[in-house]
Amino acid sequence: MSEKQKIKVLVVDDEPDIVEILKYNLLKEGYDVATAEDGIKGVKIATKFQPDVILLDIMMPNQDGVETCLQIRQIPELKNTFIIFLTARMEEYSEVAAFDVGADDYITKPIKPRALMSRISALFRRESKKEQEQAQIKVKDLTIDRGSYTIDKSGKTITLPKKEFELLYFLAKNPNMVFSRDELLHNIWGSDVFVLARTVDVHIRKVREKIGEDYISTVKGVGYKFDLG
Amino acid sequence: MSEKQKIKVLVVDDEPDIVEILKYNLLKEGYDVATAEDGIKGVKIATKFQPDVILLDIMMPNQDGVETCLQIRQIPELKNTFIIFLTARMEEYSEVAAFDVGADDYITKPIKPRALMSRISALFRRESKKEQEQAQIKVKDLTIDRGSYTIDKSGKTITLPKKEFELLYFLAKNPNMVFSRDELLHNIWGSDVFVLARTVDVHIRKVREKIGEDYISTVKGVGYKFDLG
DNA sequence: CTGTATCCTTATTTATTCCGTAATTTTATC
DNA sequence: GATAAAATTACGGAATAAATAAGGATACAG
Repeated sequence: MSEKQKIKVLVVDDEPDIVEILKYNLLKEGYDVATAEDGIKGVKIATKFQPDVILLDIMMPNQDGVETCLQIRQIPELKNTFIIFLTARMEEYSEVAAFDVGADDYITKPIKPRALMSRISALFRRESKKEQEQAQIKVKDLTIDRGSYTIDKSGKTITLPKKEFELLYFLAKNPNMVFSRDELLHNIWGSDVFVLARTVDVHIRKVREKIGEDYISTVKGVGYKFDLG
Repeated sequence: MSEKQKIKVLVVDDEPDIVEILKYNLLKEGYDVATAEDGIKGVKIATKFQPDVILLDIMMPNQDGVETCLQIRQIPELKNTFIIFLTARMEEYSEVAAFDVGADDYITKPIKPRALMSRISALFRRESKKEQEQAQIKVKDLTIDRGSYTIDKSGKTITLPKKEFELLYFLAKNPNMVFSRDELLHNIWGSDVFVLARTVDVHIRKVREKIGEDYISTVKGVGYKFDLG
């Protein structure tokens, strides 16, 4: 990384050990690092430091990460700051909630320094990440609404459970593109969940059962895709 | 497709049973596997074997995993090797200490092979599909789309099974170039598959049946090619 | 906090599609 | 017309997916 202006990262976590490791690794990668031990201080420091990335623990004393994230998002100067949540697995805040309050990404503890580093650097490799947040997709005669977790099929409303909805949503978002079961698991279930690939089949089946057979097609030996045309 | 070179995994553990189980599962998943029974040998073998991943038991005679990890991290050629600790729960080394010495991940025993396999493959998973080659070839009136595994022939969509698609795709990618049956087998089926050359004929036949006779021509005594002009 | 319903995952069975081989017929070339 | 190569056809087995069932986890209501 050249002498250009360093990318600034703010770490907000109440566990000194975690902060230390992250700081060490970030410095080694050439980032400019600041730290804070709780949400309140985090907001304060963020305002001055103007970081490009904030690593934000969700569970913290005084003020948790979600609230902190909301506050940070209020600050105009930090509008383009990436916020990455650090969260213990199985924590009450769901992934959806995280994105709801304006997070750009989240990773589950235990934190793997190298994975995190590569994720951070990935943030700056691609510019347009904003395409993600599409609340409503319309394809064929379906309207898939992320807000309400429902599908409208020519006037009729269908409600899907979470996984089924996410699956349909993901496929419909990238129509005509085939995804392997592994890719689907990775994108919908998450990278740290270990589930058999066959589970996807069952969910596909349930989605088809509810919205009809004419949307998702199988590419044998490869995966599934949402059909247009 | 199956042409990629195998990912190399080194297992370092003093318990033969564990080594055996891991080796079995890793081989089944298609990895190239080496093993070592303690840290000292582990470092030695790692230097020669140049693994992409090292599974490293923490508690070992002679030299424990932490020390071994530190040594490995000194070796420049292994800078990009992933190190995963294997640790009994509640062992004295904490998760933080593990990451401190340069581990990328750790899993607690008892080891669940499936979870481990899934984690390893996650390490090498390529980032989101979108940025990959959206590979679309247009020749004559055909549009061959790798993303959806379909052929568009002047408005009409044709779906091909995997092998047939790969065959057409490969030929169309190198138009006007003649390939022998062996070359086609090697490039599409892979080098480690043992299949009669005549099989290619049958697939060619099926592709012609579906897209028409005017695309792939036979060069008698030599092979096949995709015709332009 | 407890009981209940829903959802998720896995396992098992059944069905389908695809692949590879071999046998036969046709075509190309000398 | 002889001969070698390719096209065609048919079929069994392998691989993959669909359908079904069942147990366990989770969320929710009372």
